[in-house]
Amino acid sequence: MSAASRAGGPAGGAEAGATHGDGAPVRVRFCPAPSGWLHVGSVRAALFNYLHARHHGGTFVFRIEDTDASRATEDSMRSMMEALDWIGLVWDEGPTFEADGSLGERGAHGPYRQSARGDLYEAVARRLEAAGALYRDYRTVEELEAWRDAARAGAGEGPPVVKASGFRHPPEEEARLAAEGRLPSLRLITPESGSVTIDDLVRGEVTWDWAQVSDPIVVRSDGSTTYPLANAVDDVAQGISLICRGEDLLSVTPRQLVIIELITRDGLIDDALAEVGHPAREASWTRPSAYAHLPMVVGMDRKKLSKRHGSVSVQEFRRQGFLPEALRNHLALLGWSAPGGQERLTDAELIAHFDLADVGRSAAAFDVDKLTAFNGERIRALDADALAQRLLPFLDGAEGGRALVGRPPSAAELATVRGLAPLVQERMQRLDEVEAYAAAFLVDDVEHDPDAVATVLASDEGRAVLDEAAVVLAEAAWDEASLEAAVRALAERRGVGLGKVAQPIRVAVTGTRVSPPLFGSLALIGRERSLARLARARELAG
RNA sequence: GCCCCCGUCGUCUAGCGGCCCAGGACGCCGCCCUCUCAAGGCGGUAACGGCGGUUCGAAUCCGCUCGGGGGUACCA
Repeated sequence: MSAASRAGGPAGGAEAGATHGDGAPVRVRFCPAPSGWLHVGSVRAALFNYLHARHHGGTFVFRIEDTDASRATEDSMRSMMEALDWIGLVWDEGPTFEADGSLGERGAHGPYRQSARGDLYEAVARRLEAAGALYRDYRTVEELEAWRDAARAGAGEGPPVVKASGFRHPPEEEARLAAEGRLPSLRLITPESGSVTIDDLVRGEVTWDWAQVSDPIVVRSDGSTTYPLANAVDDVAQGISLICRGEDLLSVTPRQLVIIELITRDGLIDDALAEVGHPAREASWTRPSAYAHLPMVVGMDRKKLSKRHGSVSVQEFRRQGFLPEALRNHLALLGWSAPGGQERLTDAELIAHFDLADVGRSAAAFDVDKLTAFNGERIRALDADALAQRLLPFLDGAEGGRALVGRPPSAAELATVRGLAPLVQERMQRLDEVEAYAAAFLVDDVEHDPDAVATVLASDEGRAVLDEAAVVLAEAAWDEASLEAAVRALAERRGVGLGKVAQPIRVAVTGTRVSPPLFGSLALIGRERSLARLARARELAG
């Protein structure tokens, strides 16, 4: 089996080597086209594949579908790898980053980039054409567009369905077009009549009439391969047992069923694999035997997810200080719910409970508010050291924003961040919010918010509190409890509530009206800086 | 146009013929707590798209209808 190719993933939880009912090992894949960034809809599909694999002790394959040279970019591929890596969906097989930043691979059934598998597709296509499963279409893109427009325009003329019976060039015409030097694309012949039904894990039975299914182009006129063929070939060549993908790919299923049937018959795929020297299929593999088409992820306005909905790419969420585990948890709940309705789930629970059969059928709106709430809970659940470590990238400029500490941070900076963590923990929803609180603790001189100075400090009351506080604090032992006792005593002496004295001190010491709890803040900021800021604030108060 | 899919609170969902005048979560509102902001606690608001059937009984089954989405590419 593929044990040798299994990279150690996070806690699997399930028994290893589990199989489908037919005895074939569980192998699933996530195969994005590297164009643009990985967005939450795609990563949700990746998550479901990952959870399915881990639940069954199967293998999670990551494949890059870059057959369209005009759209695929290596930058995009790298960013998708980084995104998947960040969110913690460890893939067992697929492309990898080497230590020097170059691209490598792990897994025994590669290559895992379709751009490196062209010879295989070519070998398969050649065999399919020889077997009479494909036909040549010499029409140009423009001619096809014109044909479609005409077919659509003529109301009642029938739908623009391409079928070999009516679309294949007569022999003389084909010879003439070929003689003109035109390059043909290759179309797959689909059945003219009858129907096909799949039993989808999430949608149940879905049926298509073959008469409604067009013959797809599987090889472009430039010789490159399109999705229906490349995807089906790879799924078979890599032993994919279950195809779990977005609903947008539901309609290509009938054509792929035809391809899968053709290439698994008489060892066609095995011959092609051998011819081009790619790894042979394993004896235990069969062919993709199950489908699961996931409902779309839409925006809160129910429209297709796009930039106008705010953040859609995984890296944006990272940059905003969302925890990967929170994103995983939230994404898992988009279309799926755990038995019993449990919503806060650890990874182990996710893996233990996940079942594609429990996935709903309707589109799910991505609700950032709920993600944010989950994220805040996760932040609060972190211990101080862990939180401090997670905070660092948001303080040293790594995730954008102001660099308040060095990279790496000095021992003193680290200690401050460590002390800051418990102070900010329960008032953060996202890690990036730390920047707003952190400056007062990490810089020498704070900038006093003019508005806060005007409203809180620039009054007889404010000035008086500042004067008295300066005296009281200068005499206090510099620890949280002593500071609190001193300030409370001051409030009592002045006959006012704690807030009346705490707020001026807060503004003076942190420069802002909103800060972590005052006494812990004072303790962390330190005696010298606190007193200096108090003096500076007194000057500003007039 | 044609094909396919979907339809429970604003959002994610539970529900799979009686336990539902519909439960949970996020949001929102109120109260409590409180040195600011939060966090936390408590309470509240809010939905079965519509119309017909089937049935003693329907959110659950059927039909129609309306609405939404996906596809209809030499994109994936």
